[in-house]
Amino acid sequence: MEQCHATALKAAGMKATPKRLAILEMLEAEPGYASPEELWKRLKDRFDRLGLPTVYRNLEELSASGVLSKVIHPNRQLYYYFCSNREHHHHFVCLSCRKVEDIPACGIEALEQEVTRRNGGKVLSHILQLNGLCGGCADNGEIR
Amino acid sequence: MEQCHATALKAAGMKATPKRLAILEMLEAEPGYASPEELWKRLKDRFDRLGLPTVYRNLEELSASGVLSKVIHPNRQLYYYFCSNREHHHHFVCLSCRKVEDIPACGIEALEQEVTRRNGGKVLSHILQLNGLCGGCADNGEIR
DNA sequence: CTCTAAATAGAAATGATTTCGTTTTAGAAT
DNA sequence: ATTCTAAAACGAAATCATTTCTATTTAGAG
Ligand SMILES: [Mn+2]
Ligand SMILES: [Mn+2]
Ligand SMILES: [Zn+2]
Ligand SMILES: [Zn+2]
Repeated sequence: MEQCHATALKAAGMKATPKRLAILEMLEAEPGYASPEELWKRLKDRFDRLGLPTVYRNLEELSASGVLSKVIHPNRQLYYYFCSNREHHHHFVCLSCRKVEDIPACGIEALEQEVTRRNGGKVLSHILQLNGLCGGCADNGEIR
Repeated sequence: MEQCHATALKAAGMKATPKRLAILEMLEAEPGYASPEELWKRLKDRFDRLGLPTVYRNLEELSASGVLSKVIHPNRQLYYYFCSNREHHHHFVCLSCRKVEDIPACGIEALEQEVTRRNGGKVLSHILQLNGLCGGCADNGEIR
């Protein structure tokens, strides 16, 4: 598993530093998304020195290289999660417990073609995310 | 037209203040999305006193009540645009010239049902946005 | 016209995120 | 194993978009 992370980092052209591996490991164990500061607080114990900027920087780099994904959160702060599904897909995120669930086919390719056909131009990226309450949280009733 | 805005505000339970109307008017004339500060700089001329917090507050309130829409921008700053299409739909936004184009049917309702069927839970909202270069900008070649 | 809740001003605070100059380190090369 | 260097990390400080706060003004109902 950790070997797997080292490989993924190498494939992304990034050095496999202990801190990077720890960030990936922690986020992989996480059932949902997490903020840079939360991860930092929990990782500090495992290193005599670990700066918050380092966590920010790594999360952003890992997200840029596709190893991690970012949540679009209503509060506009940064959150990241680990998803091992390497196919193109999207997510349903629970705003209460932060669980992230895969959404299978997104059907956006057809939408892209339609937009391009009608208006011209070029679609560079798309955002598709469902926000809500997961099964467990919906049963409980309310937002955390 | 301005009467129309006053009506929309009343329908949203908001007072039709001159500044609100001016914000709506300016954003409606805008071909794309704009930032609070940009709007503020341009509106300042028309009022002897106009605070930037007022612009921020109004844009957020107008967006919350559905009169305006918000852009999810890669730089994570706030941008708003005016869209008179009152049907449920989404947008293609040009990251170069900021033009906003409607995307017709989004087909997300089916996706919501599928997610709910598989995992339970409740979808509260969804985000769907295409980012790219509009026809004009794609022809020119590059990002502004 | 009065009255009051809502809206605004404007200065100040906020705080998540980024920057920067220095120090350390991963990993390729020898 | 040792050397070397670009990449990574440190961490204090800066940034700056956004929000908060209190006093003042105003829209619009009655
Ligand atoms: Mn996934
Ligand atoms: Mn629209
Ligand atoms: Zn949940
Ligand atoms: Zn454009």
